[in-house]
Amino acid sequence: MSSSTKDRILDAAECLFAQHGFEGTSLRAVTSEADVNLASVNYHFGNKIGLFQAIFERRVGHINDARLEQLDRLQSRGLPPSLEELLEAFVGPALRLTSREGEGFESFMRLVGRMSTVSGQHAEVIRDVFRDVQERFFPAFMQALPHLSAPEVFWRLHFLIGSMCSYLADPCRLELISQGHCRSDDPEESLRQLVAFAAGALRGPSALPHPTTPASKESHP
Amino acid sequence: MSSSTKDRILDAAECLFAQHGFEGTSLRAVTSEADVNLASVNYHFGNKIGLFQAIFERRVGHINDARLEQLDRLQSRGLPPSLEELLEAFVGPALRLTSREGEGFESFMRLVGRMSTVSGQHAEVIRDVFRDVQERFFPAFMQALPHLSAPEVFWRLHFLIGSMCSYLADPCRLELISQGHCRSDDPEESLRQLVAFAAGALRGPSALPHPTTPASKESHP
DNA sequence: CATCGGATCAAACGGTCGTATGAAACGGCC
DNA sequence: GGCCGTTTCATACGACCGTTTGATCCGATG
Repeated sequence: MSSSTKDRILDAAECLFAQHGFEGTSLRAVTSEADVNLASVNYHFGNKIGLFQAIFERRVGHINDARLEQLDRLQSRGLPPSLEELLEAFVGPALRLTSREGEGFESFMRLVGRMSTVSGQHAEVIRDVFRDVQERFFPAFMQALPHLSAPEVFWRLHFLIGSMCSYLADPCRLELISQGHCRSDDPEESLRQLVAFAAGALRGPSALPHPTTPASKESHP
Repeated sequence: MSSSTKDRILDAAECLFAQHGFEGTSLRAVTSEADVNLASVNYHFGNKIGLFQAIFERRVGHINDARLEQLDRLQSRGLPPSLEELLEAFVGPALRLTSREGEGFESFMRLVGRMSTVSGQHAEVIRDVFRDVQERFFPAFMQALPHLSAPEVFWRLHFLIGSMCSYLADPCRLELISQGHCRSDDPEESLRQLVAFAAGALRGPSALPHPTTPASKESHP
């Protein structure tokens, strides 16, 4: 047997969840793809959402560790990290592990991207799992972007995560809509494009020169 | 009767699809919410995916018309439109109609954002529906960004759409992760932040000085 | 060998799903 | 009133859903 039942279920499930979504994937499809008995899912993971959670627990450590390790390395030097270095540490592992760890990780990242737009309990699972990364990176970005206020940094990081997740959700879509102008099979090229995009986005001037009273005007012109 | 059966189904469906996704929403939930008979869906829309398509056909005309009309106005002047003007015309209607046309449109935009990360036939429905807008805006962006190659403009517009859709999918998430630092109830503020983000992102320097050949074949300083 | 606990199995449970059907209600028109 | 096309209705169909059950396998332990 090449791998354990548990792992085969996880592999099949993360692939199918990424393709068809959580509700769009039946446990029968998972166990059939994994070539295990239907009841194994409930035996090993309790229920369907337990399986969903286990998928994240298996993968998310690697990517978060890689991010934080890279951030540690940057911060252990004397001078504060540059914006590009921070971006590399934040989005690099997400894009690179995709190709280094085999197609399993690719499916997982597609799943992350896909689940980034849902709400409800699935969204909470994901938010919880990335919370500590966010809390470590946010102050670092704040320091690297002294021209932006805290809310503005939040806004832009939020948009940045949206860009990244949209790309992760389906890297091939760019090839489609660009009618072949863009290739998406090279993670280094993707990373370069995303970092360039994000660096410009974060470095751009503040949207409000003087963020005074938020509710100043009530008039309708 | 306040509105037709057809419209009541569409209203309920776009709200529920936005909340729970396509597979996560049953036709029984839709017809129950709309207070109509279950069989009405199949009578008026053929089947479930026909209903999905009808949701888009009802709304997407408004937003695309608003975008193209704004683009026409910009292009009918003598000088070519600025980057900020283009961005306003592209993302403005998507964000603004949300609040002007009532909560129906807000649900619809959430649905668009949510569906932006799926693949399969639903994705095709959405791509088809936004294709002409893309084909009108892309050359305009190309002209406004002479420092970028065509593939790079594709990359960045793709990332930009990801940012926008991520925001549309759940405007409240930003409030959550920023722990109240950011408000998401003012579409004008959101638009300002998104345009500032996107303008910086698109104006940023090219990622590759010579992006024509992907491999290291041809070096040309 | 016997035993025992974890792992796997086929089979079934009660529900819910999307869809189909045929009858009833409705409204304009002769 | 009588007719007819459109819309609404209650109901049913077969399929599939997530979950549970109890029997069976199997390797480690004594």
